Amino acid sequence: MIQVMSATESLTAPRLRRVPSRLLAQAAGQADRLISAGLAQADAHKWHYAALATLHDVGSASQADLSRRTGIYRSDMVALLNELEERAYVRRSPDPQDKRRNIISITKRGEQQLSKLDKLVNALQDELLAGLSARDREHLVDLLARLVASFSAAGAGGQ
Amino acid sequence: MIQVMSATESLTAPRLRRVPSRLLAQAAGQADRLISAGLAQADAHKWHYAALATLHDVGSASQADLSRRTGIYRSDMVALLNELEERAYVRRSPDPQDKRRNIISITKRGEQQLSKLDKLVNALQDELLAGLSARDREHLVDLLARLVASFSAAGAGGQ
DNA sequence: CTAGTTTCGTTAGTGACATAAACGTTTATG
DNA sequence: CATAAACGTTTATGTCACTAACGAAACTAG
Repeated sequence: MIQVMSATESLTAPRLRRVPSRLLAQAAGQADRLISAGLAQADAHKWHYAALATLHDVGSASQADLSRRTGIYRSDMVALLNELEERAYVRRSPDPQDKRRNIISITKRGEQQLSKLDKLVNALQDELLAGLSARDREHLVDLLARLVASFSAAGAGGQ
Repeated sequence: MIQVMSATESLTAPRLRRVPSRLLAQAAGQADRLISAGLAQADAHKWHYAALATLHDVGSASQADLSRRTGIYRSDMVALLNELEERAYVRRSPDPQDKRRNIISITKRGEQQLSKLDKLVNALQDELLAGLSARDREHLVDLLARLVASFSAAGAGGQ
């Protein structure tokens, strides 16, 4: 999934043109490229944003906690937090109650960066959805949220 | 993009929960896993379906043509067609008009497999969208199609 | 006709990402 | 107290989208 090369999209076989999973893949790909490129110009990644936003909303959390909340794997969280710590956006301190845990908290600089990223991400979402009216955007978000929710509820959901 | 692990999705920071690009990534990931798993049980891949469907709709095409129409890279088309040829779903014959080209055409067996995959893919899409009403499904597809279209029209489009 | 550019099929490789495996440490649980 | 589970971490795997390069053939221009 994720294909660009879409200048020639009009040649797509009609049978494929409205397949939901295909449309989702295409849209997600475009979105990802757009957001990633935009965030790169602020020396950031989507994960940086996800982690900082989560930390802001929650206050502080262990790495495993953050992992669950953001959907970023425990294994990748290590490197991500290294980067954020390097830039002094977060602090890692050992949890006195549980010596296995690190307590991750967001710093002042991290908050600043977050509000910068917040604006940037919002602008990028606007750019992404530029072709849709405000009402349509809301509707789309709504449908997607319901799709995601219904899906994790039923089926192969996360056991 | 593409994260599972979503049993814990309810823990997601509210700020992230309705970010369009994130929802798209999640939905696309779920869709991809579902479709891939389903097609795997028929010894197939999404590309197999895309290629066969395109061939059926177009009749026959060169590899480069197929590549443009499906969005599968020229480089990857080689292996894909090897697989399809192995299973006798398609035929590769040299183009007498242009010795660089292969003319790819779908075989009887390919057509049979296609209609099998067609049913399977449709069923899988239904499963994917199980949480949405018929009207909502249509609406979602519509919005996604418009999003994809508007996006390739504007911005960093093809070339 | 010749020289340069483009297209075709093909091979090989890169980089990002999701995900698994395994490990030592520490904390719960039976 | 023994066994299981959770934590942070390192290392590895497989899948994709995507690039680079190549020889062969085909257009395009001078």
